[in-house]
Amino acid sequence: MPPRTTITDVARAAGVSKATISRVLAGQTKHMREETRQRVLQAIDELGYHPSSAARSLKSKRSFTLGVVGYGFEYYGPSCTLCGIEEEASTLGYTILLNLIRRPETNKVEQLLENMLSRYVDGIIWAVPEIGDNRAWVKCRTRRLSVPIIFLSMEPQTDQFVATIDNYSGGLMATRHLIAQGRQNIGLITGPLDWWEARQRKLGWREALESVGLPSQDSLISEGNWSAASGERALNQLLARHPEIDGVFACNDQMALGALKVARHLGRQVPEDLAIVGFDDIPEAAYFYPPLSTVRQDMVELGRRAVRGLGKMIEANPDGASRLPETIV
Amino acid sequence: MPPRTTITDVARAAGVSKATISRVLAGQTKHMREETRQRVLQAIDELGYHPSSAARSLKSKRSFTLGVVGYGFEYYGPSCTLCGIEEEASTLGYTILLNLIRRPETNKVEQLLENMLSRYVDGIIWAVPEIGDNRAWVKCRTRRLSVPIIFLSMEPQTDQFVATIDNYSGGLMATRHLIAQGRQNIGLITGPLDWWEARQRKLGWREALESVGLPSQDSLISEGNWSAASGERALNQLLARHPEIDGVFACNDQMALGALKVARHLGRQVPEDLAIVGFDDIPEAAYFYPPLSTVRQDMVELGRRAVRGLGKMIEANPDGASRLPETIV
DNA sequence: CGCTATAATGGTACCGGTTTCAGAAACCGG
DNA sequence: CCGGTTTCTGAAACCGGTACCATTATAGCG
Repeated sequence: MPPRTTITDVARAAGVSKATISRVLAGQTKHMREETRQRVLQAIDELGYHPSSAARSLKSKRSFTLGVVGYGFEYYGPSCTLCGIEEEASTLGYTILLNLIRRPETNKVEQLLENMLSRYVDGIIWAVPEIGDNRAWVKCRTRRLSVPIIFLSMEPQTDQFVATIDNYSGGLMATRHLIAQGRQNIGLITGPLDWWEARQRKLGWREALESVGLPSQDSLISEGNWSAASGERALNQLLARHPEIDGVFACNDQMALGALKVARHLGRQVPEDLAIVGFDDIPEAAYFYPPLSTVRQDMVELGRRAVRGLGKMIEANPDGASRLPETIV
Repeated sequence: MPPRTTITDVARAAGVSKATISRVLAGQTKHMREETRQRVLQAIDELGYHPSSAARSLKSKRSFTLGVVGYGFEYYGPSCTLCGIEEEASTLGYTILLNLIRRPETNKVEQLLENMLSRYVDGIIWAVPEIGDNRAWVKCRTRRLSVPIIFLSMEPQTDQFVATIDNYSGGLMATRHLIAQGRQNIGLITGPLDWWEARQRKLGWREALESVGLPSQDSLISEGNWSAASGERALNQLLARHPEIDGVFACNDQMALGALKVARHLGRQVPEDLAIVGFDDIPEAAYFYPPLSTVRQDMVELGRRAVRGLGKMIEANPDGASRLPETIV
């Protein structure tokens, strides 16, 4: 295994200087004879040369790498988002550096950030649900951060970029769908309420009900943890409290699936006796029994949007640290 | 935003040379006065210094980064594998560089590999299903590759490292489960047969049937594409050809879900009239109606195992390109 | 035709680490 | 008290690019 071909090898082969090679690589066509350019390109090709991005980022403080910090990627929604992120990043010429967090409440956050920064990531996508105070950490670390960072699915704040689907409207739509069917007592199976997304969907539910004068007290709400099992528990609880419930909005499709099971067991016809609406539109939803109504979420597009936003922020301030020497004495 | 703290800053602060700092960073305790070491550590801490891994990889040709090339990460199995990969990589001190392929039959493979190599990845995990001839590409590019590479879920070959779950045994188990229930006519809803994994599961199905003398001709097989919709089509087709079928092995849970729907529509009782077994054990399987029997696959552990294997290969040949100067004239 | 504006290219310092080599300091037995 | 080790530490080259500045060739123009 021969040592890497370097820019110097190419320079020698083409009979020009390193500087010229570098210019060709940078795509300069100005200030360069076309013939020279061709010669260099040919040498590059013949030698199978590919520049070392380590050397490149060392000097230029850019790596064409985006750091992604994520959570829950074994689930459908986040996975789709990741795919969207990677897709858009790839078309924009970036590669993804991935860091997964397994317990969002812990903060090995600091380490993570340092790891990404030491690798000169050009930007960071923070795709961890805002739970408890973990936002504070990032925020504080972030303030003096030299790279742009974009948060996914968090409560927007003035000085931070956030990309999110419209959970509030989603909740609104889901609930209105039930109302339109003439349901009078509509329960809510919410996600963990320390997730901002769950709180937003809940708000949508409440708003939809209040605006038409239907009941929306807290006893109509049961909190799950996104899993089918928790959806099962939640609906059991709700029906025990309010046997009159004739409609339920489950804040994701898995919990809705759990709810469907309860309905079957209790012999309630869906949707005649009890209508259930989910959220996310996982591909399996249409095959549940009975088939599930759900609110479609384009999680892939969310990922793409986040990257596009981040790309703009990066371009806006292209040269990371290199700036006028401030001549501080 | 002040420029990064560099090793030189630390050296100045601690009143020693860069070399000494580097030694402390490398964890040398020999050949170093404990007092000096402490002084350096303190300076590092006070300045909040973190070494630049770009500079590091430039010199050392290592990056503590693993390249992962993947496909289909919006689905459950691959997602879990990715989580396993990241988890183990993280405990071993590596970070993941992610590249997703959207169409496994195309080969922008070359670009991908070059991208990863130019970033000095220490190893590569190839998690793209072996479809058609795309293996040949990687193989050929890989032969003279300077970094170890491990393939996921591919047909093992003598000179290549492969990590995979035992699809054959899985297929065997699933089918035997049906046989044990006294089923006499067992169909197969297979995945795309250009996937090695699908072929293996199919082999397991056939072997199980042949070993007890049950029919296993090709007309008992219908090919899906892993989706619930395709499972639906497949079972319709099978039952049209063989109304006597009383058991079906669907090669993943989504296709099994599609099959469940068909059974319901045709009024066949599951599992009395028609038993269905899936594969993967996605978390929702237990909530399907009727609940699905399935073969559990530990995809997370698969990812972990792959990384552990890769780690060993890396350690076995720690210094990538740096070796005795061969004094070739 | 001489002189400047401009194009094309080369020389080289630098990014921030690691590592080799060599020198200084400390130690030790005779 | 001295030569020889053994420890500890520093100087400097190097990794492979980028980019500034210098230099030379070419062109334009009065």
